[in-house]
Amino acid sequence: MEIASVIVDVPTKQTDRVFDYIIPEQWGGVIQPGMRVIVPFGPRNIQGFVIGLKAESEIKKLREILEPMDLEPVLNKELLELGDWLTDHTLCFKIFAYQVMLPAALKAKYEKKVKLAADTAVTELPLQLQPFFEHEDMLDWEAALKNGIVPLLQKEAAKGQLEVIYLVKERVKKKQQKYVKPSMTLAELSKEIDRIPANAEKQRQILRFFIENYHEIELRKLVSEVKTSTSTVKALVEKKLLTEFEMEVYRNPFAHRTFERTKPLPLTDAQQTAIAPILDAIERNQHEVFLLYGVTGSGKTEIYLQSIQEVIEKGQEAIVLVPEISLTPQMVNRFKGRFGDLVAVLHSGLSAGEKYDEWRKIQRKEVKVAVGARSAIFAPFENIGIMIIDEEHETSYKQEEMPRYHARDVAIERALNYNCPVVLGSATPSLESFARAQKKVYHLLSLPNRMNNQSLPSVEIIDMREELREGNRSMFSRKLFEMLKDRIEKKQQSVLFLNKRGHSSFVMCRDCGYVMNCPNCDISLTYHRVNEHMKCHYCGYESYVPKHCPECNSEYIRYFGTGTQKVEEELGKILPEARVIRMDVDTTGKKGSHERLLTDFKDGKADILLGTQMIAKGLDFPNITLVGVLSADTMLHLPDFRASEKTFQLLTQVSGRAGRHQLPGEVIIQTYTPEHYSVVLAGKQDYDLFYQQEMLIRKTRQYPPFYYLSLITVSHEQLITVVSEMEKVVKHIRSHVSSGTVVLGPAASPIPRINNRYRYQCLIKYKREPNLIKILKTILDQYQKDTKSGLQVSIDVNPFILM
DNA sequence: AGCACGCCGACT
DNA sequence: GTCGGCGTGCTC
Repeated sequence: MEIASVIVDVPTKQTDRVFDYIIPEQWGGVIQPGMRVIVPFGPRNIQGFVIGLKAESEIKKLREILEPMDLEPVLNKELLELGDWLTDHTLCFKIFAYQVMLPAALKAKYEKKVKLAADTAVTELPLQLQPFFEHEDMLDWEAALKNGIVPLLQKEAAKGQLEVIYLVKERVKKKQQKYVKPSMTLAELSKEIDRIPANAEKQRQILRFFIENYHEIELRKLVSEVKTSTSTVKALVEKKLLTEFEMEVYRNPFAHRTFERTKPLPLTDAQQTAIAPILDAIERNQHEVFLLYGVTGSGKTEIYLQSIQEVIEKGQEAIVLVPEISLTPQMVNRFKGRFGDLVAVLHSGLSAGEKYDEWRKIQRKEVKVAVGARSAIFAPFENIGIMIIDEEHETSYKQEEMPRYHARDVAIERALNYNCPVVLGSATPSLESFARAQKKVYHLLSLPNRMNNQSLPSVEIIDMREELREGNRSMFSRKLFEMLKDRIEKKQQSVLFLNKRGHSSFVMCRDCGYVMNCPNCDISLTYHRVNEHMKCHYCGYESYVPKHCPECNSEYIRYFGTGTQKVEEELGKILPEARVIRMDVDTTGKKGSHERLLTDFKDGKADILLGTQMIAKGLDFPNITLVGVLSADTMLHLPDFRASEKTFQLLTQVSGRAGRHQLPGEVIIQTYTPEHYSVVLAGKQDYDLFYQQEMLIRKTRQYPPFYYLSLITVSHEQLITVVSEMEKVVKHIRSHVSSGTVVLGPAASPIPRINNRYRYQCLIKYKREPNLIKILKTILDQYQKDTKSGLQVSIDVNPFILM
């Protein structure tokens, strides 16, 4: 008897283990590890992953697998093992580890229905129920709830007239398209054409078409080509002259675009030096992590492209990760342009179906290169030759939900398996990576100069306090205003960057300073202009903007925070002749609008591009000669030990947008803290000095890269319970870790309450703590097992956000 | 997560 | 005496 070990799709501690099922005779030899199956679980049917096969089980009363959901495994052996690794290292449920590796379309959808029993007629049911089963023998549970007939249904179910069934469905179907082909040889077809009645001219035309083009064709195409209708084609199908059939086709998100093919560019001496060790590692199948540290515009992408070229020529595959926000058409073009159809692109802009199709191309090995955001690191290749992570320092590579993995760690883990190199590229490497490069853990490759030796843009830092002192209350310094005007006259383009993170618009009373907070969470509500609403980002609470301040009844209550809209309005006032394109969540919401706005700007349809984070990256137009940062320090004061690093990185990235071609670029950075080293050094584009300064601070404050971090957060409705339980946790940890380890807490979270649950946390800083995962696991086991305490514990190993 | 089983209060 | 509240524990 064959038995399958299954991980079921129920994300709880109690079910986070293997369940054994009998493989029914009919599926013997078909069901393999890595396949999804439908299994009975208690009273319902759910999805599960087969992770292994065995001959016997200790469990007596085994049930049978109902059916496989796949014809071939969706997770190969390597990915199944990677799932174990993910579970161990991020302390997540197994089911989450497997699900994160697959496109969302493969996540099951569950439906509960009520079905008329086989031997029961509709008329046997109570009159009240009969209408619901007149046309169909199934009824959605949802519909039953809405109509309030659940008790009645249950009564009938008990009698055996009705049964409750549980369906497991795919989220997205493979896209099928209708095709037509001749069902006989060319010669036979030519004969048949004469037998077509004289009045059936269209049918004859269709046959003539097939005689000239003797091959299958998409039905829709045929109809438009011959200018006929589907019914005419149907007639021929009925006469058995043609055959209609369905074929799986891929949705092609790039169908409307052509990609200009590019050839490898000649490398500069610096690039040559940098690429040599990578090519060498590819050649020798050697696992090595490279940190490609190259200033903006130094030609990192060409190094990626030529390394991939080498990998493809070796018959291997490549994964390229790019941050979601810079996964722009420009970026995609560079890969598609070089490798054409060998590239699959996975990003959030695609529909679930499109993403699934791109994933299928990878699974079927029809492509050699996968380009995508974080989760593309799980691309199901089986012969990986290189993994590249561009903009390595980006925080979006860390997932903040379960499984809380970092794409860089996954890349390195997979690379060990394939004996292949990993390339981390950045103009402003994360301190962690640069420190590892200094310690020779990573192999450092530098590109210190821009291509063609263009000079880096000149940067000027403007002290906005000074502006205010001299009576300028606008958000534009006089210098920036002058320069914007100058660029418009010269017909050159400018980019204005607004750093909104951590500074979202909130409502405040100008008289008493009252700020609108969420009643469930200790955080201010965010103003949404679209529906004139206030919304809590954590629990979804919504409220209207009050006309009068609830505290002092003043009517001077209004929203604060400089949004892009406000900047746009102000620009309209001071520079009415300027043509402005605004890019933010509001204007880029619709599919393709992001691309359209950028094309418009590229084509010179605007003088100024105004936007948030999303314009900080990948923008590379020749006519941009001015970049203005409206307020450099908005995120400098966040309660985050990486605040300086993030500020430095952002300012450096933004500055890099100017003067990348013939025209020299200038950058204006407006700030209220011009003396802060991250602002000053970003102005000088001096990464090395910044690194040294920041490392000193990290060392004294015992933060990464000198220490590793783990964060435990406990939440409960009762404040006392959280504090006392957290104290127990802290005590437990303190007694189990080594003396060099620092355990901070219990302390209230930076957001002390979310959704009426109080949150306390404990931060563990350690250099070497081989048993920490085990210790953390016991804590999770203890708390997740008993659900009745109402305590929630979450653990983030190597957190990026300490909230 | 669902769902069933099971033990206590307010109704016919 | 029964219906139904949700506390507890199980799902191969």
